[in-house]
Formats: sequence, C-alpha cells, structure tokens
Amino acid sequence: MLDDRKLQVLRAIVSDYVSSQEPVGSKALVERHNLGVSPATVRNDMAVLEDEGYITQPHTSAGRIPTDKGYRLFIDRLAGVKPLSPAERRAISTFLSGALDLDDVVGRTVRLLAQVTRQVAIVQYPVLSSASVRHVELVSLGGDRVLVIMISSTGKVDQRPVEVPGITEDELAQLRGILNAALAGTSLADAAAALGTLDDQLPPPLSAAGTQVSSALLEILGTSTSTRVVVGGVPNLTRFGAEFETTVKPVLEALEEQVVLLKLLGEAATPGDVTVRVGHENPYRELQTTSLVASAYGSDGDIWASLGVVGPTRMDYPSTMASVRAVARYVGRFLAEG
Amino acid sequence: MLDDRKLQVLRAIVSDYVSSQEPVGSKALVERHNLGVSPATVRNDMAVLEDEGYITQPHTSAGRIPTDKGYRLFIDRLAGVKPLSPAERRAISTFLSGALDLDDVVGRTVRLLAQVTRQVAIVQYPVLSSASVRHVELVSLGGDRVLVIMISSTGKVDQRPVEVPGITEDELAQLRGILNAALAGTSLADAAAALGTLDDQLPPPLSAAGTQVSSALLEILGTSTSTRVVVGGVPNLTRFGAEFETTVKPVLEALEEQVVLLKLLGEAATPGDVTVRVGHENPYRELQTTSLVASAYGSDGDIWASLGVVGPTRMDYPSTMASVRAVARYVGRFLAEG
DNA sequence: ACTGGCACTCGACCCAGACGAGTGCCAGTC
DNA sequence: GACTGGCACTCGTCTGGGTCGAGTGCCAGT
Repeated sequence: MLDDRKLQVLRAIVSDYVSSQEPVGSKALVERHNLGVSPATVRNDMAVLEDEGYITQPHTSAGRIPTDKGYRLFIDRLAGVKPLSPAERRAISTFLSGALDLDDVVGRTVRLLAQVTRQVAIVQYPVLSSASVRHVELVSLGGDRVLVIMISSTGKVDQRPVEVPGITEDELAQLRGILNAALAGTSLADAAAALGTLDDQLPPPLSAAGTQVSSALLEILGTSTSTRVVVGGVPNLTRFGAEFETTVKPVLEALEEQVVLLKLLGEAATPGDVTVRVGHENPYRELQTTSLVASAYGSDGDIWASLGVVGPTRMDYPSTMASVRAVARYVGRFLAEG
Repeated sequence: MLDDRKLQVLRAIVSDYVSSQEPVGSKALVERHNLGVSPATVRNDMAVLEDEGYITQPHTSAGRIPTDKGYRLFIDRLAGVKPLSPAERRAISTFLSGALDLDDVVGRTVRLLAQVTRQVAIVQYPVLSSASVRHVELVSLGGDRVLVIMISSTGKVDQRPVEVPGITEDELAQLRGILNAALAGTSLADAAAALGTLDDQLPPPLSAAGTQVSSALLEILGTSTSTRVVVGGVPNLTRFGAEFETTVKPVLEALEEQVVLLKLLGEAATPGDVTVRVGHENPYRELQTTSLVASAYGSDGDIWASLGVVGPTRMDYPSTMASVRAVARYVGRFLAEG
C-alpha cells in the first residue's frame, strides 16, 4: 500500500511544508529532495497518499499539505531524531545553575523551553504523591488566627490561615509537636489518613484547634496534588498565521485555563518519552489547531509533573521533541539532586 | 482657543470612535449628537482641533480619529464618571468572598478585572515596606540544609534553602528564638538593619550558621519589596485590531517582562486615584500603542501595590477607570480586614 | 458666526483578464 | 508493470481600470 518511496514523499512534504508554510507541489519536491523519479511519478504517489488521508489539497490548483493523520505517521515512523545544536545543548545544561528556589526553577524552565522551541511553553509545578511531609508549622497571626504551613520534601511550601479561638502559644507548640511527630516523613497520601486517626487522640484542650488545623492541612494536601502550571512564550503565537480572532483567540483562552492545561499535561504521563498530540487528537476543541509536545519529568521512574509546548500543527516535530525531551530530563535530574 | 463647542465636538469624536472603531465624519457627528449646528460648522471646529493636534485624519478622504493628546484632554477635562452597572457592582463586591489565600485573592482579582474591563489585567502582589515580619522559621531539610522561611504581616510566605554544615536541632531552635525575638514585629525596612547588628551578638557556635541564615533573610527581604505581578485576560488582545504581528506581538512581549510591568505599575502610585497613560505617554516602546489605566491599592493611605489594565488607546476610558478604581478600593479594603 | 453648496480627494469595492502553479490523465517507453 | 513526458484543465492570485461614496476644504451668502 504505502511503499518506501511514498513514505519518503510524505516525509519530504512534511519537512518542506514545515519550513515554507506553503503547500508543496510535485515539481518543487523533486527538485529539492533527490527522489530519483519524475514529478509525474510523485504526483501518482501523492494521489495515493491523499486517498489514504495523509495529505490534502487546500484547493484544486494548489500543492499538498499534510493532514493530522499525515503528521502522525511522520512522527511515528519517519521522524529521525534531530540532534540538538551545541548552542541548545549548552543553554539547556546551564540555565538552571544558580536557581534560587522552586519558583525560580520553574520560571527559568518555562523561559528556556519557550526560547529553544520558539513555541508556547507550559511547565507544571512538581508534585508527588510519593513526596512526603517534611515539616508542619503553626504560626500565630495574633488574635485568634493561626497560619498553618506545610513544607513537603520537594521544598514546596503551602500555607492557609485558620481561626482558632482562644489558643495559647503553649498549646500551639504542643499541637505543632504532635502534628510533626505524626506527619513528618509520611507520604502526602498517607498524611491524609494519619490526620484522620489523629483527631481522636488529641487531649481535650487541643481538640477544637486540632479539628480546624487538620481540615486546613487536608485542604493543603488536596490542592497540593493538583498544582499550578506556568505558561511562557506567548508572543510566539504571533507566528501562528493570519487568522487572528478565529485561530489564536481560542488558544489564548485555553492557555488561561489552568484546569485544561493540567489535564492536558496529566495525560502525557510517560516519563523519559515524549508524547505528541496532533491537532484533532487533542480532546480540547480550542486546541485542535495546535499540537502538543509534552513529557513527564521526574527521577528514577518517579513522575513529578509534566512540561511541554503547544504550537501550530505545522511545527518542526523532530527538533521540538528533542528539545522537550532534553529539558524534561535535565529538570528532573536537577530537582533530584537539588 | 478651544471654546465650549469644540470641546464638545472632541468629546463626541472620542466617544463615537471608541464605540465604532472607525474614523468619524462631520455629518455622522451632527446626526448622532444633537450639537445644534450644521456639519460645515463642525468641520471648521475639526480643522482647529486638528491644527492643535487633538485629532488626525488617517487619510485625506476619511473622518477624524483622536490622537493621544486628544484622549488626554478628554480624560482630563471631558470624561464624566460613568457609574458602574449594578451587575458590575455586584460582581466586584462578591468576587473575593471565600478567597483562600493570597494567591487566590490575586488570581480572582486579575480574572475579575479582565472580565469587567474586557482588557488585559495586571495585578501586583501586595508588598509593604511598612509591613512587618510576623515570624521567622527554620526547618531542617536533613543533611546540612536548612530552609529559611519568613512570614510577613500580609500573610506572604517566602522561603529559601541554605547550607549550614553540622548544625544541630538544638542550635537551630536557639537561632530561631533569637531571630524571632529580634525581628518579629519590626518593619521589613527595619528588619534588614536589625539583622546587621544581630550577627555580632550571636554566641560563637551559632555565628557561622547565623551568617548564612541572615544573608538568606536579606535576600528574602530584598525580593520581597519587588514582588511578582500576575497577568490575565490576554485573549482580550484579539479585539485589538487586524495588525497582528506588528501590533500585538510587542504587547505580548512586554507582558512577559515582569520587570517592565512592575515599573509600569510602580509609577502609578497614587492610591484611591486612577492614573492613565495614553499611548506615547508610556515610557516603554512596546506599549506605546496601548493605554494603561492603573491604581494603587492599600489601606488608609498605606500603599501596598498597584493593579490596572492595558488596552488599545481607543478604549472606553470612563468605564475602565471606574472599574479599576472600584476594584482597587475593594481589594484594599478586603486585604485590610482579612 | 453660521450655513449651504460645490469641487475635489482618495480609499473601498467590484469586475475582468492574464498568469502560473499545480493537477489528473493518457499514451508511450524501458 | 512501473515510470515518464506531454497536455489540457482548474483555480487562486495578482493587476488594472472604473465606479462609488464618504468626507473634506473653501467660499459666497445670510
């Protein structure tokens, strides 16, 4: 059905179209890639590829452009891995040195990814159900208010204020000790359970406060497994194409929806490997004119979160995939050491 | 020079152009606003207004559009305050109820502002040199690493890891006590000074650790006076106009530059009042096709930070200004109570 | 000081024609 | 049977000319 040369033709179409943004015809194809056959032959091959749904014509007298299905085939079977340029390699291996804290790491990562891929970059804050509670802190805010702080083993800090009428500093210290004894070192998943049994065991003067505090902690644990994402490189969308209001607006809207982005990245969950969703393979209508290239990152098969880029379906998949993979690996390694 | 009617003509031009986005001619003006004079008269007035630089013609056979100078005059002398609609009023007074923490407050604010103004909203995290240190916390991360955490009276939490070789839990507790005794309750500005004198007074076993920790605290104090900004409503830029690559891209780029945004908002520092920068009044070239409407927010003359919106110069100034002012006031009040 | 009238400008729109890239098909060749 | 050269055909893009009309500036008249 699809012999070797037809695949080669498809590959040539994809690569020409990606670089020129214009429908590619048989003659130009033969000229630029030495296929060893005449334009007429290529035309026949193209007709077959079109029948099979891999390419399409915008209009009768124009060249062909790849369909989503065509890109898919290209990615699965035709894309060689394009090695990173030395400059990119260098940028990736140095961009995190000197990072201050987690915010800084994520911020730098998103900027780097946007820069090397020239697409919109999306980075999810690391979160690990396998992470553990490092420390719980209770701080009196004066009056009846107490700030509950939880620090996880990733260095992430969450806080939440609660109302605890009439608690003394001593009681606070006591409660702090009990909480840390019970929670410190437990995984985030176990911590929730531990909190449940804890409530009953508190001495009466603390029980009211304990209920308040542990419900705050539960909230923190809850939100802490669905973290934020950060987006960068939005200006790159301007290279998207002419149709502004119709094409770019939905994408911008999707990018402001944390929930959508989280789901999107969440589904790209195999670490080490790069997941690509081309156009309509994407479940979100707003993003069906785009492709997502994403990868999970983590350490030793332990997935922390995902990152990736979103761009027009006509993107340079080989190098984008290479960049995303490289960045994901590097961030994983950096955070594991850090 | 500019008699009453000429000003009225300018006002009419601005308001018509803002709503129609198209150059407005003398005839249409007379029809829509009952100026009581003929188109020819209006034309004469327009000629004067054009001489003075308040309006301009895109091309010879077109109507007039306001210049930046025209908008400026409009804002200073002609814009009546447009009262908020009941729906807006309601939205503004309820959008913060149930906010969880500072992130949530800022996030909700930026969304609200973007929604009611239909522009790009920018909200700066509250920061107060007049704020004080609520609490300093040191948490051992295992090994030689210690996490330094500072909580300010706004509820903002900053952290930074430091290397402190061979410190014991006891010493950590001791240091924590000393630091809190010295810093808790002092303003962020005074805290830096207090840290300086503290170093000398530490008992020898703590002095090495103390140096590390206090330099981390100084960093936190430093960054804590120049906080982050959050941007929302970017999809609203699609209503900007046709010229995409040339007009919108620079704006998008500016919006990704935290530094630029901070400076921009920083200059809009009078609380309670709304500052407007029209087009070229703006120091940043990327934003000279836009207007900024901003206001500081705070409590009792105590400025915490600023918020505002960025949009095309042809925006509805009266209602945008009303919305920004209302939101700024409400957030200030909310945070003061909260 | 205002108005009605008039000549003028110039962008927007429409139409027709030329151009050319690209196609599909077919008969011919290796 | 696979490939090729040739050819008629399609159709989007570009160009140029012509019309239309909104809007202007100016001027003479009230």
